[in-house]
Amino acid sequence: MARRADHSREQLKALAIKTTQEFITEHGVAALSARKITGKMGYTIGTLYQVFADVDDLLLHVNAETLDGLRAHIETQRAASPQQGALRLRQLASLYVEYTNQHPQLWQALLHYRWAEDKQPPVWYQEKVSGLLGIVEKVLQEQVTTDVSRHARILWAGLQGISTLYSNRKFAVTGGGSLSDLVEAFVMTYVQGMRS
Amino acid sequence: MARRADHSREQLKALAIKTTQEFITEHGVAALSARKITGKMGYTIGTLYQVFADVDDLLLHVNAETLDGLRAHIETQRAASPQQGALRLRQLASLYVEYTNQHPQLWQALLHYRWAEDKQPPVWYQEKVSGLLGIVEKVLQEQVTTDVSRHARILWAGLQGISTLYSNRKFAVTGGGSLSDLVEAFVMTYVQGMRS
DNA sequence: GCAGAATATTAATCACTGTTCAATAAAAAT
DNA sequence: ATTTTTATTGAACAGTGATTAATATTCTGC
Repeated sequence: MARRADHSREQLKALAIKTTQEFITEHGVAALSARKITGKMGYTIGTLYQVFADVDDLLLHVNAETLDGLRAHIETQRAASPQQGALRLRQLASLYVEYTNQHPQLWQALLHYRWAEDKQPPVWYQEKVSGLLGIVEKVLQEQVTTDVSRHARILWAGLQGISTLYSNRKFAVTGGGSLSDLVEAFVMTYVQGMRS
Repeated sequence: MARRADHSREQLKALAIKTTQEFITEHGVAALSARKITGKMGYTIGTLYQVFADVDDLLLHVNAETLDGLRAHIETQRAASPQQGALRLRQLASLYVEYTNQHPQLWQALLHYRWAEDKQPPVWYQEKVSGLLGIVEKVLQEQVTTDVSRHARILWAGLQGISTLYSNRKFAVTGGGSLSDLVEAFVMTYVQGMRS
C-alpha cells in the first residue's frame, strides 16, 4: 500500500504530537515507543520518520508545546488576576506549580529530556526557554537591580530541582510539606535574600 | 561451559559495579548496556542476572557508591579544613560542586535515574540520601531554628536543579557564569533570606 | 483526459535492547 | 568415586529505533 493523503504533512505532524501527548499523559514517557505512537495514529512506523527526524525530534516538539502551554497558562492567569510588587513573583511560582501539577507526565517528559553530548537544542527551542526566563527576569527587575539574569536562572533551576525531586519521590522521607509549600518557601526566602 | 568460580558472588558484584562506573565515566550512562558491561567484565550476560535483579538494580548500586563518594568527599575535606559559622554552608555547597565536577557522568547517571511509578527506592538507599540531607540540616541548624528540614530539602533540590540544568546545557544562553558561581550565589542568597 | 513524474505509505530488514532459562561443566558434598 | 549442587553460558524471545526498497496514489504538464 501507499499514499493515502488523508493528512497533509502539517496535519501529520500535529497528529503525531497530539497522539504522543495523549500517550505520555496516559502511560508516561517511559512506555513510549515509535510503533505505539504511529499505531495509535493509524499509521505505521515509517511514516513517523518522514515527518520527524527521529523519536527525539518528536519528543522535542512535544516538549516545545508543553513550554508553550506553561507560557500560555502564566499569561492568561496573570491577565485574569494581576498582582502587585512582591506578590507577582509568588504568583509566578504558583502558576508554575499549578501547570506542572496539571500535566505531571508531560512535565516529567520535559525535565527528563537529555541532549546528546554534542548536540545543542535548536534555536527556536532555546528561545522558548529564554522566553520563560525572560518573564522571570522582568518580574525580578521590580524587586532587585543587580544580577537579575543570574537570579532568574537560579530561581528557574531551583523550581525545576524541587519539582523533579518531588515528582521522582527522591526526597528521602517526604518532609517539608506539599510541592507548593516547598516552592513557595523557596521563592519567598530567596527573594528575601536578594533584597538584603 | 559452566562454573568457573574465579570470582565469588561478592567479588562479582564489586566487579560489575566497578566496570559500570568505568564505562559510564568513559561513555556516559546513555550508551550503557548489560552486554557491554558483562563483556568488559569477561563474562556473558546471564551472569549479571545472577548477581543483580536487573540493569536498574546494578545502576542503583552504582548510584549508591556515587552518593557514598560524595559523602566521603565532604567528610574528608571538612576534616582537612574546618570552617566556622556561615562559611560552613558555603563550603558544603562548593564541595558538592567540586565532587559533581570531578565525576560528571556518574553524577548525571544518578540525577537521571527514575523510579518506576509504583516502586520506591530501597530503604538502605533512602538512608544514604537522608544521610546527606542530614549533613545539610546539621549545618543549617547553626544558622536558623525554624523549618530546618524544609530549608535543607530546598537547598538540596536547588543544588540538583542548578547542577542538572547546567550540565544538560538547558540554560538558554548560558548567562550567570560558571556552575560554582551560580551555586554560590544560590546558597548565599538563600541563607541571607532565611535569616530575615 | 492521460502519461509520466513525484511522493506518501507500507512492510521487511537490521542491529540492537533487557530478560529468561535449559543445558552444561565444574566444584562441593557424600 | 559418585552424586548433588550450582555457576556460567548461549540461545531464544519480544521488544526497541532506524533505514529503505517496493508500491499505490496523487499531482503535474501537456
